[in-house]
Amino acid sequence: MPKIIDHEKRREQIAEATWRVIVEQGMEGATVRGIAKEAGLSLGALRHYFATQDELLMYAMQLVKERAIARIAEIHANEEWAPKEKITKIFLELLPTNQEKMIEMEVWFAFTVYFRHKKEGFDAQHDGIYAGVRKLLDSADQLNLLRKELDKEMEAEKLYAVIDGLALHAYLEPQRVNGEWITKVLEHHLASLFH
Amino acid sequence: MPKIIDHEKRREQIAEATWRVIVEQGMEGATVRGIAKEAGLSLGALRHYFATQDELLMYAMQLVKERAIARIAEIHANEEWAPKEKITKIFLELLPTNQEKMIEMEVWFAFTVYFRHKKEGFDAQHDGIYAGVRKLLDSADQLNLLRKELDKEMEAEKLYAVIDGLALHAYLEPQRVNGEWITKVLEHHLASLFH
DNA sequence: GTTTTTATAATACAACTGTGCTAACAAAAA
DNA sequence: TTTTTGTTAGCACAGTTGTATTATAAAAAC
Repeated sequence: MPKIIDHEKRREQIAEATWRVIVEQGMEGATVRGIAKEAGLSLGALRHYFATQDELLMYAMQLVKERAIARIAEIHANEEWAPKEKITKIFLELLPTNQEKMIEMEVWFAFTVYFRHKKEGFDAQHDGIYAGVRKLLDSADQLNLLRKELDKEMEAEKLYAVIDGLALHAYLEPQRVNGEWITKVLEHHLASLFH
Repeated sequence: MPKIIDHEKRREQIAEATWRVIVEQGMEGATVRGIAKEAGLSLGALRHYFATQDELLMYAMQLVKERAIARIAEIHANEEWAPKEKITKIFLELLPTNQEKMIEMEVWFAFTVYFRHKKEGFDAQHDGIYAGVRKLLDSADQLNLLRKELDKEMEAEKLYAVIDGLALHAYLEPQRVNGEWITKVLEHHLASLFH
């Protein structure tokens, strides 16, 4: 064999190159040739790690999701924060408050719109986020952190909407809706739920 | 001359055919040939009304915006409603509560992601919506409809986020987040602002 | 050193893209 | 009827796409 290559690591490098192409040129630039060039590989080399373009894009999208889940799990596992603080941090993790998350969101958006008409039942990926928000709000209630008069189903939906609405606006108007501002807005909203 | 054709009307028909193609196949299906077929025209005929694909797509996107603005202006001009009622109706008009608006949102999303890396300063289109929300909230305040302790800048941003967050979730999870539900959620939120 | 196996590179090909061009067509005007 | 002109259809062309195929290089195994 030639230089032994860690296949999984190489696939992640290619996926990250795919992200960069999408951020800079959009989905139209995410051709196998464009991605290969960004990754510094030839067409044949790229094809050695991903048999088809579809497989590559699916992998690149899945990796976005895994990275985000891993970050949230890390916060969840940390025991040094008070419950209210930890819950706040998790919700804030869903907002694009830094460049890394901004890139992930941009890529996630592009993939979502792209795969919507290509894979059936693809958007089933998002049910999980609402369920997570609902669960976290429930756990906050069990810890007696929430104001009692709240309609929990309604507030879960509103909180979920505020989070993704802020994310969408950060995507559309990054100069006005920046990281500090959306942090402040979300914290203000959470303060209206806690007592 | 042959049968005189109303060019502007024909262009609108073609734009609507473009919408249908995008709803069914996404931006990847919005080729000049695909649109011509959906519109029931030949390639040459299509090219007679739009010299380039870019011109066609820009026109189709602009038409989405114009239709939405026209609907809101119509509500605004109607004098039979009380101020609070009218303001509520306008905000509700921004949500995809029926099939027509659902289609417009789907198309608007596809165009937004598509043009983002093709036209500079394109997303400047959205500054207008936030400004409108802010303005409408200010007018509500001048009519003494709002609770006094509210941080108006903050609440404008939150309301704007709730609206677009709900719209996004209706796009992603149409079965769970349907028209009736998002109407209820937005009305609940507005009730928390009014007194 | 020879063989085997893996990685990379280069080329080829069929399909599809946007757009240019030209001839035919149809109906109003002369 | 003839002319004129807006309208339409069809083909051609160059460029790009995803993917298949083949050849080459290099490290490991024997």
